[in-house]
Amino acid sequence: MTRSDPPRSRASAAKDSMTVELGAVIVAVGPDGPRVLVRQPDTSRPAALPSGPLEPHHRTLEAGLRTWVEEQTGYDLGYVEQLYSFGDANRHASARAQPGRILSIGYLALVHEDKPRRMEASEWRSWYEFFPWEDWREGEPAILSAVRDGIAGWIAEAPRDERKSREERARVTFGLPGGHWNEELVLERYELLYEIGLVPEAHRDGAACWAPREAALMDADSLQADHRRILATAISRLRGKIKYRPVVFELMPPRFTFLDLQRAVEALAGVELHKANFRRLVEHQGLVEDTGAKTSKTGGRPASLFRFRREVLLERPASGVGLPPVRRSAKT
Amino acid sequence: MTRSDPPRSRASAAKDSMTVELGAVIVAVGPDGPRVLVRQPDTSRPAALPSGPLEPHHRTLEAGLRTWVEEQTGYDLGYVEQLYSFGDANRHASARAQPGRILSIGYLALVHEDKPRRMEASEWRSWYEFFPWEDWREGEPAILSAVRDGIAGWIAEAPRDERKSREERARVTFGLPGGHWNEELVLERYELLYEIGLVPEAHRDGAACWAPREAALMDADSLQADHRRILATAISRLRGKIKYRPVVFELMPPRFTFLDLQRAVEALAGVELHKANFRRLVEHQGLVEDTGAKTSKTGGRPASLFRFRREVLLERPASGVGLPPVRRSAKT
DNA sequence: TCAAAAGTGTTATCCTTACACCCATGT
DNA sequence: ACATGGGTGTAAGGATAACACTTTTGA
Repeated sequence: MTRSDPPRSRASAAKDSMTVELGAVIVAVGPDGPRVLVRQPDTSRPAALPSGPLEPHHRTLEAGLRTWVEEQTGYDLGYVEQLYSFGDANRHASARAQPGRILSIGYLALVHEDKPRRMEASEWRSWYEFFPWEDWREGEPAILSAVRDGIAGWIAEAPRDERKSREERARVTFGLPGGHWNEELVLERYELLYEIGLVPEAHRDGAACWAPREAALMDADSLQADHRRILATAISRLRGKIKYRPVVFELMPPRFTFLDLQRAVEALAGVELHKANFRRLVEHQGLVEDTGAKTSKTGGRPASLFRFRREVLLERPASGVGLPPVRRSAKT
Repeated sequence: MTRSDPPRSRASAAKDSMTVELGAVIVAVGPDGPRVLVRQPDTSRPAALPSGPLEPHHRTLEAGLRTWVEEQTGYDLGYVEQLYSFGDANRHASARAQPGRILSIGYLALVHEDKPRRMEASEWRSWYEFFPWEDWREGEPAILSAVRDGIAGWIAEAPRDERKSREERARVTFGLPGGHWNEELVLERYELLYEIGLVPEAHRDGAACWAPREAALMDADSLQADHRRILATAISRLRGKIKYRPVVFELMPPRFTFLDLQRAVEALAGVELHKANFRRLVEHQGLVEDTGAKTSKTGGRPASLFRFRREVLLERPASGVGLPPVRRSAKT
């Protein structure tokens, strides 16, 4: 973007050094659930997402990201999508420590866990290690009672005029008390916990928190800088997107059973789904086709193996729900 | 984002100067349709979106954007949302001309057209001036036949093996020939026209185009740099979002009739809607409440004036469609 | 034979779409 | 009277959610 004004305060901006950091949330789904790739080359420091600075020779932002990921993890990424750009001057401790300004651009990448790779210092971790309250596949997660208590305290100590809005926010994000759990609100939940101070990095960053450091859930500073926030953004985006775009298939092997597919969606969404209806939903949308082959590794009756119909990526770029159209013939 | 690796090629990145440009697509809806605010302080150059560089004293990216917009247009923005970060090294002519690298971050802002403002060098323009093929409110837009011809030529001259995929792409984006018009694909359509060379800025940027410069639709280089692409991104996002979040109301006056609301949605989506069903859809979702007042300025029977129920912003942060859940009681 | 998973049928309910119609006002 | 827009009724068709049931394998 180029301004057309006479330059005014541009000089000060140019002098200030600026680094753009490209970071990737690389997601795969294994038999045990959703996994993210994190790096910890130096065990004295918390783990981090694969990332590196944008350099002059990178033709595009995405190309720069792919280069860093290739170098650090050996992955040649397939599906990649930009998530968000974060640039608050004081958003976390390590950003403040650096001279100049750091802008970070987060990306979401979907891969098959089993592709060839070079993984020095990298490992797959369940994303629910970082967000244990997000996994409702086996009912309400255990940690939620602690979360609930923390939030209840925050509400109880609210000044009179803020009480209602705090209650409302808790009800919407965490479905408390009479609300419904909305699995897409991962980021909103994280941000609430951060603000209250129930998450250790809020204290590390020196944010003004209601809760004391000791009240924070989970022991360690699990991810560097604002990487947990970026991960939350990625999960929110992915949970939203699986509902209207066939992105799950980027995470599936070439052939899979219906239950494999269902388990993958459940892993991402963090909720259990109704088997028969899930099957019909997918069938009905024409997303898969039968390969004819069967597998009997499932423990019960052998299951048909399906493959993704790549054509639908062209057929239905967005299913589009919502507005009642008035169909009119073209005016010619 | 901070890398935990030993610094390797970081030095080269730090030395290179980097500018972050913040740009805003400011949208309003007037009686005649959707409008964007553009600036043209220097009439010898094409118009541009309000924008300016990120400066050290800007605490957050959004704060920087608000400051620039306030200064350039007098608007104190309400609803603001980050769209996308663009950083291709060679994406447009003016970026290549500058020393160092320019990264631009686009934002979408929704305002009421009638708010107090200071508009030197700024003016409201219908966004369909920049995308005339996107307005289907009165049936198929006239310019589409020219677009169709251009695309047909591009398909006809395709090498054998690329023919099918070009046809498919035209069918999906422009609904040709047996396809359906999907109003959300504004960006995809713009990118196709850019690649083919049917849009003048493709030639200005020196992109490798199929079509000769003379074949480009629309005479002028209507917006600076990649601002037309950013505008396309904004329209796509907004057209998608009105379907699942109550964002239209950011564009409405405090009180409005149902037809006002319908006209606003139609203006954004670029299609006509079914009156009775639109009404019931909105009513049923509890988005509005009757103020009791009526207006007889409508030409026919007086219409009730409604107001947006601000509460729903809390009640339904996302309506959530798609996955068949299995409802289970908490395991306690 | 039984557990485990695959896969089908059926129904009540709700939402979407389309069409038809009446109502209240200004000219 | 009639044009213009406001507003309601209703019925067909489709999608959703819930429940029950049959089928096919391995142990």
